[in-house]
Amino acid sequence: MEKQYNLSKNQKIILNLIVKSTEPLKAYSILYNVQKKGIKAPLQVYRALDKLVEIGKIHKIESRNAFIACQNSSCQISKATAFSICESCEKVSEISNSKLSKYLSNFTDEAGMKYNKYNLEFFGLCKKCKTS
Amino acid sequence: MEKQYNLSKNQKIILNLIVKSTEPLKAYSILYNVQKKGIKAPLQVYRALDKLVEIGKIHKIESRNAFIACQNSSCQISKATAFSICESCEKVSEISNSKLSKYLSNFTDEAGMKYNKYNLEFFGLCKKCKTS
DNA sequence: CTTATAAATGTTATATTATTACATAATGTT
DNA sequence: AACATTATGTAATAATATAACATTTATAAG
Ligand SMILES: [Zn+2]
Ligand SMILES: [Zn+2]
Ligand SMILES: [Zn+2]
Ligand SMILES: [Zn+2]
Repeated sequence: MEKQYNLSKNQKIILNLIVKSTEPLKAYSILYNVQKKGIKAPLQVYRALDKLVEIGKIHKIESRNAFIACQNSSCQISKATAFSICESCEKVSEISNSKLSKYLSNFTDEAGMKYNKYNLEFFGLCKKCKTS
Repeated sequence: MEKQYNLSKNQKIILNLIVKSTEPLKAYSILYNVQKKGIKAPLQVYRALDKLVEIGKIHKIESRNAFIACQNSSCQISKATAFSICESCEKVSEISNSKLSKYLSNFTDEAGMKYNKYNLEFFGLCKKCKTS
C-alpha cells in the first residue's frame, strides 16, 4: 500500500473502499458503503472521487460511470489511461503497456495536433468468459 | 448524405438534428429540439439514439454524455472509434487515421487477449484555442 | 502564535442523465 | 392472413451529478 499522507479523511475512506473492491464501483454504491463511516451525501463522495481522479489514485471508467483504483504504480497523474473491459462479466483491468502508451502519447493527428491526455477503453471477452 | 431507408421516423428526425449540429448534442437537448416534431419523452430519444449508435450513424462521446454524427463514411458499425476533444471550447472531431485504427484493432495485451471493440478519446487544445 | 489562504467538509436542494413497465402500432417475412 | 420483429407512446421512476451556502480544518507566511 502506498502513502496517503495528504489525503483527507473522506478521501482515505473512499480510496480504501475502491482499492479493496474487485470491481469498478459506482458513486452511489460507494455512498451506500461508507454511510456507516459518516459520509452521508452524494456530494461528499463526488468531491473525494474528483480529487482521487485528479491525483491519479483512481480512474473513471467512462463507459460505465464507475471508478477503479489505479493498478499502475507509475501512473501518478492520470493523463494516459487504457482499460480492458469484459462485455460479459464487466471485469475491468487497467492496461499498462509502454509501447501502447508511447504510441498514443506521441500520436499526432492529420492536422498536426498533439494531445496531452487520452483515455482508451477496449471491449471484448475476458479469458473466463471466452471459454465458458 | 447517405441512405436512410431503414430508419424509422423518430430515428430520421434525431439523426438529421445530430448531423446538422456543429457540436455534440446531449439527449435532453435533442429532446428539447424535436418536441415540435412530436417527440415528447426522453425514452423516445434514447431509443433512437441507441439504434443510431448500434448501426454506426452516430457515436457517443462517453466523457461528455453527448452524441455526434459519424464523420467517417467507412465506419458502418462503430466498433473502433477515436475522437479529439478540445478541453477549452469542447469541439469534438472524429479521428480517421488508418494507422491508428490498425494499431488498436490489432492490439494484444500482456495476456494475449485481443479486443473486438475500442473507444479512444484524446484531449487537448484545438488550433483556435491554442493560439488565443 | 496569529493571520491569511487554500482545501475540505456538511447539508439541503436540485439538475441531469437514463431506464422500467406496459400498452399499442407499424413493418417485414412466411 | 398469420406471425415475428421492430418501433412507438406514455407515465413513472431510477441513477448520476452539480449548485449554493455555511462552516471547519489544514498549510503557509509573517
Ligand atoms: Zn492508472
Ligand atoms: Zn468476463
Ligand atoms: Zn464513425
Ligand atoms: Zn478549442
